[in-house]
Amino acid sequence: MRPKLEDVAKLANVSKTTVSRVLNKRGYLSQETIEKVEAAMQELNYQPNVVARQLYNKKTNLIGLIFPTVANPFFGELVAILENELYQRGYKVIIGNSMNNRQKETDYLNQLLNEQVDGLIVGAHNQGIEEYRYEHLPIVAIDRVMNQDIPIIESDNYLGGQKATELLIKQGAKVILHTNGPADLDTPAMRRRQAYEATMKAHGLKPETIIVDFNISYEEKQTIFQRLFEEHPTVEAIFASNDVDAMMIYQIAQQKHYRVPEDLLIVGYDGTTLMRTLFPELATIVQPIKMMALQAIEVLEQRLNKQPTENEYICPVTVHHGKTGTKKETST
Amino acid sequence: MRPKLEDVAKLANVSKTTVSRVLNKRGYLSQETIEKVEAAMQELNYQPNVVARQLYNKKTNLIGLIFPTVANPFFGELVAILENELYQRGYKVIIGNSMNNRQKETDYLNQLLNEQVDGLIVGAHNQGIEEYRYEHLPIVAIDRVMNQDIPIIESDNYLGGQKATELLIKQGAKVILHTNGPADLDTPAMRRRQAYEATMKAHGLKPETIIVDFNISYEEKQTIFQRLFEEHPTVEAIFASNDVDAMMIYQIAQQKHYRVPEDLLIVGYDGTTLMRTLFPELATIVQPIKMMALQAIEVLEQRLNKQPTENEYICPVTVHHGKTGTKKETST
DNA sequence: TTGTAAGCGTTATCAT
DNA sequence: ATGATAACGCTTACAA
Repeated sequence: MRPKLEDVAKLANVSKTTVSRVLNKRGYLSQETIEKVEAAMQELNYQPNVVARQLYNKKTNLIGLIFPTVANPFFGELVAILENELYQRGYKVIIGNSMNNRQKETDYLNQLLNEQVDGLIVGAHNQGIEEYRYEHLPIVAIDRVMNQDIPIIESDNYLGGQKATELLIKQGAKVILHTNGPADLDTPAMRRRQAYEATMKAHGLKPETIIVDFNISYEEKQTIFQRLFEEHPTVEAIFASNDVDAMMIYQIAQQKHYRVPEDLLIVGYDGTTLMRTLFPELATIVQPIKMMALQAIEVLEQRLNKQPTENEYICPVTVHHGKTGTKKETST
Repeated sequence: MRPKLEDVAKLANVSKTTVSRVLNKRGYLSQETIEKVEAAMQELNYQPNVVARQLYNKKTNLIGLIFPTVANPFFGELVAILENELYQRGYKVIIGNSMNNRQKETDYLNQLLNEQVDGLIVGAHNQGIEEYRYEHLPIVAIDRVMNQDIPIIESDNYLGGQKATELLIKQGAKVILHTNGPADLDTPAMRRRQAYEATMKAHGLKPETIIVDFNISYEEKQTIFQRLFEEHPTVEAIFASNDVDAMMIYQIAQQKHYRVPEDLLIVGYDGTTLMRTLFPELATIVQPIKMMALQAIEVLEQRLNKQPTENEYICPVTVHHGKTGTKKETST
């Protein structure tokens, strides 16, 4: 059995209160008592029980992170930064990979809010879960609309979509496709699509968005992208809604003997450190992941302290130029 | 304020015990009481407090996962699978990205074991932390030696290293370099190096291992790989200890106008789904991530149930052939 | 079938 | 400077 406060108290011949005081360095204590108690703790190898503290304090120092899956580089990097920064602020994190499973997301939301975590950072792609009343709870969303009361952190998706599209148009492409998730999802990522379509129209071009569900396997995605080329033999450029899709398209294009960038231009979205390191040739729109993580934490702490917050925080995107997005030495 | 059991009890005109029984569907209850209590719960929107239950039950249904960083695709995929499988078994996970920080790893180990988690799956790269006595605790290690008492799950690192090296030798390469972590780390991954060196010697070739610390930034790694080419101008092939390094080497080789595979062969290690999807050309040794995850969970559950376990579980590796590792149509 | 009371391991209030 | 006691919210003997 693990020793408890009482065991230490007995061994040191003092009360539980005194041991607790030594443990938390609170109140008046004689040097003698401190040493006596510390010796007893040493001897028993005493470690305080975290759960008991959580119950009394009504605070767990745990933050829940709910995202589609850390197997995706964007969420992997985001979660890694969140964990790191939260750790420095005294929090540990519970993660839930909600992907493909709305029931799982709902379960996480409910479970974790039963005093199991102090707050929640949510970025899952599933549909709104408005049947629950999360008003004034310490939740922030990343790239995800939950409900009116929950602040949302996002990159400048509209500008990003516009920049990507303009980049391709400037290279002289006319038949430019875009991949994105189902339109009924009310995610900020949908603004990339809106920007793409608006920008195309502004240049007298016909937008065409290919729907790719987030929650399908790589194999199914491959099938969709194969078909994309078959159904659009005249395609000259593709703006993919994320870098993984962009790279998959790139691979398939090569199998089909398209030359990139001569025959086909590709621009992605996300610009994780990993992708820019592994494949710097991929032109992409870079989301400022660290800034978004820090912003999310800052806003979450405001909510935890019951301070007012904005509804929306938009972080700037940048363009990573790579040869998949540039035909010649065109300037931007 | 959140309602508690007592509030429900009062509203329903029963005792706390009865409410608890309804909640947990235990003991004898009249249908009438059940309905009365459930109505009261509904009305108050009652949700049981998880922490209070944890304290009483001395069980948190939480498993700690300590790995270098989920930003790395291998650990990202591993953690994603672990989380998913553990969730199905009724557990949630606390993750700690220990990378670069031994103090942080120690802190996680201590904190989490104070009844905060029921068990731990550890795969961090830091040095042994043997000053702690973790005997018979519900911990399992993945690809990591902790101490004699802790079971370890790993892929067949020796065979993997051997296969990678033989593959390169078969292609006719003589000057074959290997990258790996510092040798003083007692990780199973070091067996890849041992296999590489033994295989080289068995073929009368001179092994040369380049040390790359796990915990450095991509920029620093790039510098090391740049220097690798400068110091070994006659290099014909490289066996990198992971796919990210392999891809970085590939990029640098291209900048330096090596042709891959004609001038330079590259074989990596890990073979995550992500890398095989994004860059199928990369030859690599595939670790069976899912099998390792399932094995780790199975062994952890044995420890949780105080059943005996083996000390070591070795999972088979496979070769992913890609054009970075094959000069012509040589068979393997 | 239901209720009373003790206990899970801490912390804090209020005495002394 | 230290101790007795209640409280955090739940579960379970044991009683009734």
